[in-house]
Amino acid sequence: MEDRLRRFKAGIFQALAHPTRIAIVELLRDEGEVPVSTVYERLELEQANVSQHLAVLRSKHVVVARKEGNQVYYSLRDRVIGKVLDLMRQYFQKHLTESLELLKDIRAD
Amino acid sequence: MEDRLRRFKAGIFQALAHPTRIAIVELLRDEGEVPVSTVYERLELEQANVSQHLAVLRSKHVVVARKEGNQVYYSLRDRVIGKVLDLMRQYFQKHLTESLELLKDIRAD
DNA sequence: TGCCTATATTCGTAATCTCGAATATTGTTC
DNA sequence: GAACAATATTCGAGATTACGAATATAGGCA
Repeated sequence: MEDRLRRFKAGIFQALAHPTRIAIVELLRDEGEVPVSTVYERLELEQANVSQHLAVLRSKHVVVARKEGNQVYYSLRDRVIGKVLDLMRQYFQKHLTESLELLKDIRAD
Repeated sequence: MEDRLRRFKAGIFQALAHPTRIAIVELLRDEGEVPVSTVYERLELEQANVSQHLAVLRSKHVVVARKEGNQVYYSLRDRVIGKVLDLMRQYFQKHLTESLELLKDIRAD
């Protein structure tokens, strides 16, 4: 019972646990509703790859898709996701110096 | 250039992307600072497993550890993480009612 | 119908994650 | 020192994830 809620939360975090998907969510937060082509052009990614990541975000209901003719428009399902990212930015800035060290560690590969 | 920042964010989300780690974070949010034994007793998990999950949370600096004698006390590094989980609960409840209404509509025919 | 465009899905492989079991480390007490 | 308690780490197997390549679907238009 509580576990179901935790799995739900974990699922959403997992959906956000990839740099490309973060980029997609940020793009949708800033641009509102955009077609898939805009996503992969802006982010300079393969179409198939973006489609796969969108499928992940869709499966967790982080984004919604709307068909219009030939194209599919994506947008964030709920503002809460944007708020979560805003909180994260706050968090990042607050711990900036430590974060920079983390980034150094990440780069060390 | 933004990618490094996104990998940092993604790393934190990944740290939260597991039901057990959600449970640990919620426990720390509610209880403040607790020794490892409290964590695995309350959550009814293996000691080694909890230690592994704590290592993940530590590596992303989501939690901090403080040694006192024989024991290690863990706590959340920042309240923001707790706030993020609260947002998630809101989000879950919001869409949970939508789902239930959908089910009601389906049953009504 | 047939062709083109936009998007999605499948497939194979490499990489990463998770768990329990076993082992290691560290601090305490005698 | 030895023995014990609390926590951490390592190892290996099974599950999951990520990517590009190839293929599939679906809508629009001639």
